[in-house]
Amino acid sequence: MIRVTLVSNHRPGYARLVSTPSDGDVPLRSGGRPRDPGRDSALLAAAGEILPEVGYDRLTVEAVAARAGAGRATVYRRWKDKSELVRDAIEALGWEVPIPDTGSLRADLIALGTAYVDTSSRRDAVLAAIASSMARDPQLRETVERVIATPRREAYALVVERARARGEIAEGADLGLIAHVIPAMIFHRIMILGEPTDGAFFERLIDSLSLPLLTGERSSE
Amino acid sequence: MIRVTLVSNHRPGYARLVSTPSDGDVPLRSGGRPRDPGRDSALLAAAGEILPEVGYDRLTVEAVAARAGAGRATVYRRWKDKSELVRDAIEALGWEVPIPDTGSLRADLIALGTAYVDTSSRRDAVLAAIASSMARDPQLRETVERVIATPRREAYALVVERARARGEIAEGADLGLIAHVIPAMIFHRIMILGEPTDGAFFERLIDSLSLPLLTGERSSE
Amino acid sequence: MIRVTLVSNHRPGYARLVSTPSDGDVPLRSGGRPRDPGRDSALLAAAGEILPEVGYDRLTVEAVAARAGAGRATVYRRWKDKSELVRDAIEALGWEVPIPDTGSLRADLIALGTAYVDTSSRRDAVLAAIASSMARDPQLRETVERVIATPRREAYALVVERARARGEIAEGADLGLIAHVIPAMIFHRIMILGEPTDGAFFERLIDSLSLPLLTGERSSE
Amino acid sequence: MIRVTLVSNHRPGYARLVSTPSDGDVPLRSGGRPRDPGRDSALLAAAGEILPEVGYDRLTVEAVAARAGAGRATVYRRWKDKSELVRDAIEALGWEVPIPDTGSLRADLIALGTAYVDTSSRRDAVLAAIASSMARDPQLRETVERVIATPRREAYALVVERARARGEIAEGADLGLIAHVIPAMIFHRIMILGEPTDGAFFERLIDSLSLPLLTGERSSE
DNA sequence: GCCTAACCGAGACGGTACGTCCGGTCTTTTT
DNA sequence: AAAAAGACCGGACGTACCGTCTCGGTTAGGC
Repeated sequence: MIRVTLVSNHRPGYARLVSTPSDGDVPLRSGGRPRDPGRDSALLAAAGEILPEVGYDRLTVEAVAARAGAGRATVYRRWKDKSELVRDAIEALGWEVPIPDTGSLRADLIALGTAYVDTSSRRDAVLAAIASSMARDPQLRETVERVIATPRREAYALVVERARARGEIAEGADLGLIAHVIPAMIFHRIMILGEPTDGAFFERLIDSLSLPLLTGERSSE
Repeated sequence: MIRVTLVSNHRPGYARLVSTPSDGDVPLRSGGRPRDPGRDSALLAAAGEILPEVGYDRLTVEAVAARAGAGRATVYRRWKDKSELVRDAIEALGWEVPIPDTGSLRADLIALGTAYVDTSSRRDAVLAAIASSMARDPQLRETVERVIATPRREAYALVVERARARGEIAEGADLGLIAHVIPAMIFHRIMILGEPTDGAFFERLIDSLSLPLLTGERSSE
Repeated sequence: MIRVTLVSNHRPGYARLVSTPSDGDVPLRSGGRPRDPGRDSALLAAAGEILPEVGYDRLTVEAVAARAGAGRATVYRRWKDKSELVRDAIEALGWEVPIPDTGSLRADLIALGTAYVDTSSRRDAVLAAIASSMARDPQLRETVERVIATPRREAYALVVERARARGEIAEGADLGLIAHVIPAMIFHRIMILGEPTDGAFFERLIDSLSLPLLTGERSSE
Repeated sequence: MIRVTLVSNHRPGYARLVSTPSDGDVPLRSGGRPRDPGRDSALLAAAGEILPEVGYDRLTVEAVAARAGAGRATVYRRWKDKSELVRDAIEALGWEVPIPDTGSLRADLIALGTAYVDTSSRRDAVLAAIASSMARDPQLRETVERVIATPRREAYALVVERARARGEIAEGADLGLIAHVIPAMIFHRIMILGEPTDGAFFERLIDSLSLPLLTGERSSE
């Protein structure tokens, strides 16, 4: 289980665990009514719902606050502006990757790919909604990299390393590049092709791309 | 050379060749001052400059008009709204693909990849700027598909077909899927990794991904 | 008839006749859609209605714009802020004083007093609404002085001068001070006592205060 | 010496002597920590300072509490809202009128007038700050009437009554109206003219207005 | 000498208004 | 007519204050 911590907010007073906000938020100073952690999660959940519905630019702070039953000031008390709210909302969606260990490279890769985008929770739409902001917002890119991409790459690297130990990996394979093929194909399919990322697609990715590249053999052979 | 034609505008009066707007625009009705075709190209050029600078949502119609020395009404006379303007501005950037024919699959692929994104003209930033809008705007997706993706896929298919005729392509390769690997890796590199797409990167793509998948052999072998 | 002119607005482009806004507003620069003078008067009228209804601080720019069927930006295009809008709204209410000349000092004074506050148009409530702001806002004080107080003092001075020419004024009367008695009593009655300023009140003011002070005689004698 | 008592607060628990808050406040119920009377006076003093500085609407409860070293809740525990706080703050400024008895109507009137507004303590600015609220807030008007106006009118009535006993008052003088002339002129001078109320001004009021009206004679005669 | 209830400072809470900016439309004069 | 200019309505932005509530901590009685 990977857990991520943001140490400080843009307004002083709190250390905040964003990905698991209810765990240990504590005021750094004494005095005053403590922030209601329920407001954090309600607002992040509201933003996480609205974002895939209408996209980044049509998401209004007013709408997020209203859906959470909160006032706008409660939002701006926690996040400097809309972009920061959205960053945390993405993070709060939860992108944990279960690391499979079935003893078979193919089964492990399919398990990983299936977990990559859980279409039932509109995470693909979220990704699409913020994609273009990433080019302009280094903090958003950092968030996506840290929360989404890195855990997946690490899980993938571990699965491949186990396969190598079993002798399944061909020598000379460019593992660093191959690690990007699956995410890139998924992202491309969502963003450019606009097609669904279902089980059949994952199997095709594995059998036609990953396994040939990793093992040096056609899967059909 | 591929040339694309839009037959009608949202406001009556003109047939317009969007990708080459100065060529043959003619008023469908007589009377009145004719539209200045120079305004079209100046506005599209301005939008094409501003888009990669600030991204889609911070691109304001006012700024585009100002940079073109035009009034806002001149923009709205030509395009229904901002999204339509941006669509045409992307199209007007020019995404023609020269189809190489060197006799070598590897050389052809490298030539194609190099042409994919011409970083000197910030086309990658343009792509990044509009990425998230594609999820929400089917017309934008259609434009990107038609202007950018399809020509590249067709060029790629031709190059591969020639290689097959030369006997370079392995049987059983999933050509439909492999055709997406290079664009997906480029798009992923720009959007998620935020890294430059230079010559070394293209060579690595070809040698570590495309050639092994197409020919069934490690290029280093 | 006294007419007052404001030469410039806080935003460039227009010379503006505030008290008679439809007369001669002219753009100082050419080009562009001219401001709709009907928006000026509708907004000023709306502010002039709302002000006595709810008072200065509960008057919202949104409410003024809504009653005028305008957008908030249209307000802020004309007035820097709420206080400036209210200043002009007061001015636009119209405070012209007809200068009576009946041949009788008493009749002239009663005519003047009756005109001082036209209760049917809630001008007293307007005065009350802005009273405290006058202490803090020198521009508001200047407006009230110029638009309301000065014309009345001049009318009063003329009436008294005519009476002096007829020999009705006692020597030694402190005319400069006496000129303030009626306005002061009216203002005091509105603000402190909160009682209506009706005809009987004006007659009592004239007969018990002004005439004895000016002529040196009890009116009842 | 006139002393005024408020019997109850908007929140139960205390009877409160507002004008002399430290005298005898007693909890009506038992139990719990008693309110600190020092908080009352500190808050009223803070409000009484800030009011003439910035006016009614720019006076914030936060600023009052901060200047008193208190929290906002401590304010709202005592006063229902800002208007009630300001009402009590005005009352607490102290507006007692010493009733002169010099044997001379003129000397008595001058003594009264001088006491009317003690310019050294910004009481005139306080009056100006709340003037417009009086039209909208009957309780504020009642407070001003009771705390400021009535005591002065009673003192004035007593002084005039003594003069009448000495035979100085002309028959037929409209004493009820004349009683308002001085307060009205002072209020008018502060609010409309924005000029200081100094000794010379009071003497002029007495000699040019009050004495002629009361005695039927020019003071200079 | 605790217990308890209400106080206290601090500050979060849901609202509402501010003044600014932009989108898409409309209306001028000039070309 | 199209052009540049810019006013128009609507609506979101981020800030500030209102009056309420809630926290940890304090401070009297009453038992």
